[in-house]
Amino acid sequence: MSMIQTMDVDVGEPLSLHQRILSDISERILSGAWAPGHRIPFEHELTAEYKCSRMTVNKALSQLAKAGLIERRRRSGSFVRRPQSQAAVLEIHDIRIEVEALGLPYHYERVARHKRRSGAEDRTLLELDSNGPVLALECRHFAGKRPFAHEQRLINLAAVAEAANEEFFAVAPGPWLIARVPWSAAEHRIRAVAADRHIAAALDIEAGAACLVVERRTWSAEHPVTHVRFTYAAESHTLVARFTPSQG
Amino acid sequence: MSMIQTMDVDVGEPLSLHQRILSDISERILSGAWAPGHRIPFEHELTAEYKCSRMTVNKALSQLAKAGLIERRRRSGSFVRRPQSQAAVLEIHDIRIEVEALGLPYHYERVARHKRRSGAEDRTLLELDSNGPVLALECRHFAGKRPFAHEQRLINLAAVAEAANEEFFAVAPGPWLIARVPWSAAEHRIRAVAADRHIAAALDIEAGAACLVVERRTWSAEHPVTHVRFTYAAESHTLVARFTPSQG
DNA sequence: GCCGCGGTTATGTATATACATATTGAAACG
DNA sequence: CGTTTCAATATGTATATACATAACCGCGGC
Repeated sequence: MSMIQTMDVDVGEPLSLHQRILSDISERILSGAWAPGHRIPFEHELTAEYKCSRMTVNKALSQLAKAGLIERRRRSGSFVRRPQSQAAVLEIHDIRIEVEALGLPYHYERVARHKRRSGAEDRTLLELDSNGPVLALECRHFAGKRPFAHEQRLINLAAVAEAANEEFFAVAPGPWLIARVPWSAAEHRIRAVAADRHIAAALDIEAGAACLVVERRTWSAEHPVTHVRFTYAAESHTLVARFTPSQG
Repeated sequence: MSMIQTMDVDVGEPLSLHQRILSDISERILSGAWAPGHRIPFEHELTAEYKCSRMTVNKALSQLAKAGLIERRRRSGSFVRRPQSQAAVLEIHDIRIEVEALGLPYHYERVARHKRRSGAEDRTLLELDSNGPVLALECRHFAGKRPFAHEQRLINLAAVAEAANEEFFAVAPGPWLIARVPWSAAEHRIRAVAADRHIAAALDIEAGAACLVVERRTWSAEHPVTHVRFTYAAESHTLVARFTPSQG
């Protein structure tokens, strides 16, 4: 089929006009040429500069505003905002995908499963206020033959009754839940810990070795759904987060 | 003239039409009513449903596409995307602010400062290709009397020449850079490590103890600016990230 | 001087229209 | 039968226009 690839000399992609306006302006802001507080040209001035309609300029400026680079004030104009708090997009993938991205065969193992009324600790982790039933799961995720991650999970059966009938032998609770429960909010906590004996055995490492712990609490429509704690051996995992101030 | 206002009783905020379309659709996607792969109505169908122009529908759908909820294909229509990798907004504050948020007095100490031509390791860390000059810094951040974080930093002097004249006795390199260099991209790596002797001494912990390492690389307009590695004792720090799916 | 009123201004939203572009499916052709 | 061509279709981008809305400004009346 078509070997007709862009063999043209022109390397830059053909940006649409509003994209060009947008990137022109964001460049000037990010380079510092237009400092925070600076009033950027009015729409009608940009209209003249780029010889285009106001709608086109407006599209670009609206996107800059949504991205947080500028602030728009009626009657006054648009102004460069001061740099907002640093934030990064932290990507947390499904473990299977992480493992497979490493080129290793993925394998999942359910270690334990208990259904019980929630105790004090469960209620703290899930932020429950009643002692409703929960499902406690312990699993291991393997990369090749080595344990890659240890998973301790609580599922709020009041929110996901269906889970009570699932053994989780074949399917890991993460993908199972994602497929069933639309989540609306999540909270992550990331820290380093020394492996206790239980974790050390599960991950086949020395007790006291450094581990990365990622805890996630998930809500769906105000109801706590699940709390999960993943523990990774120090060598096996690095979280990567990238951030570029959005260009719209 | 026209006092003809909608003097309706309705208390809810007056959403603009394209916002209403957008939130209607994203609600159906997030609730699971429209599963991944589902084809959402064509623009002309929504035009009929909402009795508005195609531009208005287009605005809503474009934003949904940019937010990653749907994928648009010419001639085929728009489709619900399968939930992309979970992403969370990871807040990474200035260490002074972190410490002060704990109610502890903050104190900063510069341990070492070396100006040198970049070696192989420096070039790897900064992603430099020439052996230009760099400034290597080592610092400690205290919460009260205890070391809170250890900082190892490289600054690319080709990008920030001004840094060569700064001793960093009084001001930490982080705030100093933020005040001067507009950064345009950053990359974070988060992992757990066992403290080596050097780190153990700096943080006043046992060698081999678990530590959380946050490394950040920063670019400004394509130029590498700095690489920094923060090391926290396991007990002293937890990163927290929250996520709520955006409604556009 | 102070207050209110209306006019001016810049942005916010929406419309109808036009043409470009990618993609698909079917017709035409060798 | 396979390949090429073409038209239909949905989205992508841009325009000119219109009116709404918020904020500011100055003018005039008290």
